Order: sequence, then C-alpha cells, then structure tokens
Amino acid sequence: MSRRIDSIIQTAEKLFSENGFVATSMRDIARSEGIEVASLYSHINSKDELLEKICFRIADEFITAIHEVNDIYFNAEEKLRMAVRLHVNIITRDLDASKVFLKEWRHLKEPRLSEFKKLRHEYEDGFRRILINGENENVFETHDKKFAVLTILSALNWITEWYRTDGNMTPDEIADHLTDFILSGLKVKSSVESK
Amino acid sequence: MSRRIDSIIQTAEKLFSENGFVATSMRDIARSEGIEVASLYSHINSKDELLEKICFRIADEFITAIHEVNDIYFNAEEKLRMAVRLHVNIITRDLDASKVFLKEWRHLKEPRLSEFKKLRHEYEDGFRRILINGENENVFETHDKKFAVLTILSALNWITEWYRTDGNMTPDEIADHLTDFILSGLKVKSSVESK
DNA sequence: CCTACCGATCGGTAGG
DNA sequence: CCTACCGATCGGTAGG
Repeated sequence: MSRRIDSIIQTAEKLFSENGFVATSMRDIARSEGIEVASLYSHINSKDELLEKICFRIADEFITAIHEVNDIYFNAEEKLRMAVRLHVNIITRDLDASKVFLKEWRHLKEPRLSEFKKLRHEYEDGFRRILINGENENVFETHDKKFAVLTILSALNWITEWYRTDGNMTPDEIADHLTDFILSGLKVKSSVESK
Repeated sequence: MSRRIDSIIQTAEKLFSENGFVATSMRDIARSEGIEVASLYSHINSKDELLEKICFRIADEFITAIHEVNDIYFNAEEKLRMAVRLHVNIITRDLDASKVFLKEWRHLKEPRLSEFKKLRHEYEDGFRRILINGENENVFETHDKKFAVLTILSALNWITEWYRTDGNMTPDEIADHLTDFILSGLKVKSSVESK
C-alpha cells in the first residue's frame, strides 16, 4: 500500500543523483514509474517535497550515527574509527540518496534550507568533539579543529564520486584505510620535518 | 571590444556557481548584464558554450600546472608541495569558475563531456606520478595509489565549499597545512599501531 | 544591441 | 491512477 511512494522516492533518488534535481522533471520520474505525471501527485505534494524527504532522511542517519558514537565509545581514536565507519557505511549503502544529500541540498527552499544547514553543523560539531577528546587525551594534535574536520569530511564525502558497488574494496576496508590516513595526520608526533 | 564577452562569462561563472547550471536561465544572465536575452547571442552561440568555456579554461589551468610540476621539480616531496600550492591557488583565485568546473561538468554535452573526462584523468595521472616518484625515492608508501590520489584531491577540492576571500588563511597557508596533513599520511613510517 | 516571437517543456491542478 | 489542460518559463531565432 505504501509501496508506490517508496518506489517514487527511490526513483527520485536515482534520477536526482544522476542528472541533478533541477534537470530532472516530474515527467522523467513518472516515466520511470510507468505512470502519468498527474498520478505522482496522489502520493506527494510537490517536487520540492521529494528533495526534502531525501535530504533529511540522510541527514537524520548521519546525526544519529555521530550521537551514538559520542555517547557510547570512550577512547578518541576508537570514536574516530567508528564515526568514519558509520559515515562510509551510510554513503555506500545509500549511494544515490547520499549524492543528493551532498550535492543537491542547495535547491531546498526556506525554511527547510536553514533547518538542513543546522543539521550539517550539528554533524560537524560531533566530529569536532572527537578531535577535542583526542587532544584532552594527548593523542591528537590539531592547530585548527574546524579545518581538520572539513578536511576529514571532504575525504569521506568524495567517496561518492568514485565508489562502485562492484569495486574491490568493502565499505569497512575503505573506512579503515581512510581512518589510518586521517590518524597519521592527527596523531601527536615527535619529529616532523617539512619545508 | 571583447569586454562584453568577458563580462558575460564572468557573470555566468557567478550564477552557475551560486545556483547551478540548469537552474540558471539565459534571462538571469541577461538581467545581470543589463541587456536583453537576444543580445547575449551576438556574443555566444548557446548556453552550453558558456559552460564549456568555463570548464575547459579551468581544466587547462590544472593541466598546465601539473605538467609544470612534473617537468621541473625533482624531489617528490617538493613536487607534492608545489602541486598542492598551484591547485589551491587556482581554486582560490578563481573560486566561481572552479566550483562550476567541479560541480557542473556533468551537464556538458558530448563530445565535449568525454574530452573533459580525459583531461581530468590526465590531471589525476600527474598526481599519481608524484606518488610513484616518492615510492622510488623511498620517502612515500602507498598501498593503493589511485585511492591515495582521490583522497588527496578530495581534500583539495572541498576547499571550494568553505573558502572565503575574507577568511584568515592565505591560499599558501591552506596549501601548506594540507600538504603537511597529506605528507604525514604518505611518508614511510617505522611504527604505526592502529586497530 | 533590441523588438517580437516560437515551439517545447516545465510543475502542477480540476475533475473524475 | 488517468484525461485534459493551464500559466509560466525555457533556450533560441528572425530581422532589423
């Protein structure tokens, strides 16, 4: 009974991620679903609503994940490893929706746009808290925590640009590789000679 | 005499980067220029052509930079530092165009789309060559060079998401921070305990 | 660089 | 879920 609405959202995720929100027409979605455009509006109210549903579902998954990590795990290094794993798992499990979340959110209309930005900041704060923990434990060392968080998230999010389900790395392998890379940049060092 | 065409392209860079290629209409561009839509077509042939001009100009800058680095500088660490600096400089100097280059290229039409992808691969190859040099010099260590290149470029490209001209870091400072971060992940290590 | 205009397509609705 | 349709806007052209 709620089959069709789920199918419509899934189709929207696929088409929005492939061609972008603006370049995808309701006619494209209807054609993929094998129904008429007008019939879509028995299940949803507007094209904007489709974008909102997709963006906020993924936002909720990210938020839930980072809170879980910050509530449960103790050691900062272990927290970071867990946060990266959960992030990569969300992205790889839900690749189309994640692409929409990352690249199409700017087409959200107010007031949803502002709500969305708030959730993004909340997520970044969760990562920042892990770095602060690491500093207090004397295992991490970061000149600029905001800068570090953005660099970390950039590496995690760029996965959407090259990840293929049929690739030769599992999500956890990708996550662990990235975590090692990140940790080597964060850990307290005795000697770093550069420049 | 070629003032207007330059102004049109600059306006297109700004609007495409702010609202996306598809969501920007030729009427929007004309309004910004203070002329009628039809008048735009005395200077350009199509909306697609505007996107092409922007994407390929930035692509050329990246390609020129990486070839320069790979032709001139000898030491792998120094090459990496230079490549990152040039990359960050292009992005920060030409922020709007770089955003279009990074986020709107998929709206290019064939055969230009394929040409564009080729240039991107060429650029990635340039970075990969630096990592190979580093391995031969026994200063870098990478399990998966393709993975490493994508991670590095992701960190470099994500700059467009948060960089502000009025921020408190100069492009070279950003580049050096990032290079240090990257180098700590690439360098040969005696002891790494993780997991 | 403008006036005047075109066919195509858009998101969405009325009414069943 | 469909038929029939709407006003708005799109990229672009003819002709000056």
